[in-house]
Amino acid sequence: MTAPRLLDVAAAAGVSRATASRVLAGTPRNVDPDLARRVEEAARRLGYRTNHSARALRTGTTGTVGVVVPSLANPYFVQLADALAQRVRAAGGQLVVSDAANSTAIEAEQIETLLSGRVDGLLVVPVSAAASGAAVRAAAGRAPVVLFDRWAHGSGTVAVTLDNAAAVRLLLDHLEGLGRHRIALVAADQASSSGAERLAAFTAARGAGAATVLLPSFTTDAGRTAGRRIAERRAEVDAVVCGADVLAVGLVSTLQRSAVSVPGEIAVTGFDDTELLELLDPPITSIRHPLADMAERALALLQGPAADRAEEVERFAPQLVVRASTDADAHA
Amino acid sequence: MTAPRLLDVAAAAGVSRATASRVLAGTPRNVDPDLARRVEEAARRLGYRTNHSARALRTGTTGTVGVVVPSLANPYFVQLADALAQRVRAAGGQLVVSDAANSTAIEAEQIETLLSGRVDGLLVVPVSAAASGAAVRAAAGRAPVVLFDRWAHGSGTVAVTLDNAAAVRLLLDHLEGLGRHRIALVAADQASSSGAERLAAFTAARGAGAATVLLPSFTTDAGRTAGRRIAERRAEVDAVVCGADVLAVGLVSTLQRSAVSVPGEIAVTGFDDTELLELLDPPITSIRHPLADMAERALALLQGPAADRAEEVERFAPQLVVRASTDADAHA
DNA sequence: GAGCCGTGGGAGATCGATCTCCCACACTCT
DNA sequence: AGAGTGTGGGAGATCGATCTCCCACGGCTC
Repeated sequence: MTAPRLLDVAAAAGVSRATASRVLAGTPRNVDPDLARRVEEAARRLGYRTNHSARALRTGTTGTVGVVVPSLANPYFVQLADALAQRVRAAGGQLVVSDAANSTAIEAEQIETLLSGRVDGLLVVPVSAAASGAAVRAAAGRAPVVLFDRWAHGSGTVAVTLDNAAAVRLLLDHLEGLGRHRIALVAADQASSSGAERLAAFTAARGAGAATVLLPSFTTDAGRTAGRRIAERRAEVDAVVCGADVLAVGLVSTLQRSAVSVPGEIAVTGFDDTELLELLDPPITSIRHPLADMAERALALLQGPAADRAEEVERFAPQLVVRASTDADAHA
Repeated sequence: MTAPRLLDVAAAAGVSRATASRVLAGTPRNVDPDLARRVEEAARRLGYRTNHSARALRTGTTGTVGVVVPSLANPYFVQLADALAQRVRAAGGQLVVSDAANSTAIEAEQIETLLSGRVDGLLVVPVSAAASGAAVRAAAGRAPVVLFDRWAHGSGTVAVTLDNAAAVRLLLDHLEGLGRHRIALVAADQASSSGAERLAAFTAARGAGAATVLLPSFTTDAGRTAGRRIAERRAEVDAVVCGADVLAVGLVSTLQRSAVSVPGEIAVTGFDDTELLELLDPPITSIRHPLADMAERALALLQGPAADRAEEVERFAPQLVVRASTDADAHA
């Protein structure tokens, strides 16, 4: 009933543990093809699986990459984790996803757990630009760590992110090109670098007096709150830029409830290009992150030399996806 | 630069490895309080963390529970994973979540990976009632496995699920109590036990000739397709029961696009009580799973004797959550 | 045919923690 | 005082794999 060990396989194949290991672990050393076949055969027959702990202990490597995201309740982070999982899997590894439940305390705990020898490297989407840095810095001293999608102050490590400022400019240019000039921003989660950067870019482009609605978190509920405020000010606004898709969805549904036409009276844009956007009528214009490229780069940094991981922010170019919430003639 | 080992802590504290281990691992054996303090102190000063692989190898236990869900893109499974994570964490363990991307092949691979000594026990929400059984059975021979939310044929292990038939009856009774009698079902993913049970219960209650729309998968896109079909038949239908929230959301948004009033003309119910439901106007009536209780029971089974894990299905009572999509007077 | 070299198999050390003994010491009881 | 008992520390074995040698063997050269 106990699981078969390498020793058992070796005995069954009539070889030593060393030979069995060479065959099964794929060590780059020649083994007699006949012996190899016998080992493979024995392993299959006994249902042998390498003991992960033993291998990890001996080799000091786990073949696993971890990622800590702020919250899986936000579909954008699910999408992000998925992009990473695909790349990791393609490289023959395994991705472990941890949810920080939007709490820096839980985030620190998850980082700690993953780092006690469970992963070879760690990606972190920090909950907070200010408060996540310490835990990340501590982690980065013990294993390769790369920040993803967001950065954190004092993290001591590199971040692979979107160029949020460019994204905001893309949206504003698009809206202005459509003749919308009374643009408001619905921003959330300024504690995160992405939230803060989007707000900063908007303010930089539109002036400090520009209309903004600030919300604590990236949730659809926050989006509904924003919707009510915008509906009250409908006369002053002809477009709303939302800092996240989940906000946009809540906002649009609330606006429609208040009989505000979208995009007729107010155009709306989202951010992150999640599947949620297709849910409503009209579908919502948004910003697509080049997640595949970002994932590839982040994993390369993780495996590369530590010197490349100095604290620094790499920004990837966003892509505008136009849908009917801004341009009624746009095709889905 | 290399991580401190227990040996280093012991040396720094002037004790043997055994004593250091007793202090740090919390072995139930008395240690001189003074020595204990010195060990704690040394561990803190050196930044010592137990090497997870070494401990797992020696003790044969990892403190980790795994769960494989069909897809994190469905918010219900995120919610489910979250309920499990809370219970596991409360018990001092860690939950690892794997996404099967709705593929039985990837599901089998994820089960395999987690089981090679990475987890003490495994929960599986099987992708398919027919095709997932084999992989689960194989897994169940090697470690404690419990199915969650869905069962699978020939899995050889116990399943902790919702009483889907009771849930469908709750919905039908509710609708009929409101005077709705021309009820259609939008069912998806009959390959899963939950999809199949919901369809079967509906057919049992309403007769084989009852109106049904069958869809391949639990997605909002499928919900939109269903919406178009229902809109065409609007004259024959005054209520629609959806087999999942994601379907209901897509359906309602499509119906509204076709100027069908909800619930005026057609009442709609969802299934799973996810946050999505609050997104639309009207919010959607749904079925709430007792996830906390189910999680507790599943984890107890995982830790309990293997004998309790004979192939069998345990069903938990659903709860009806009435919202405005069926009863316009209902409060949110 | 003796020495060399290349090839491939095996014995034993090793990774870092925990567990199983055994032993020293102090204390109690007769 | 000597034996018995209990407490707590330490040396060494152990978990299961991989890695580092070393060695045997066969073929080759001169």
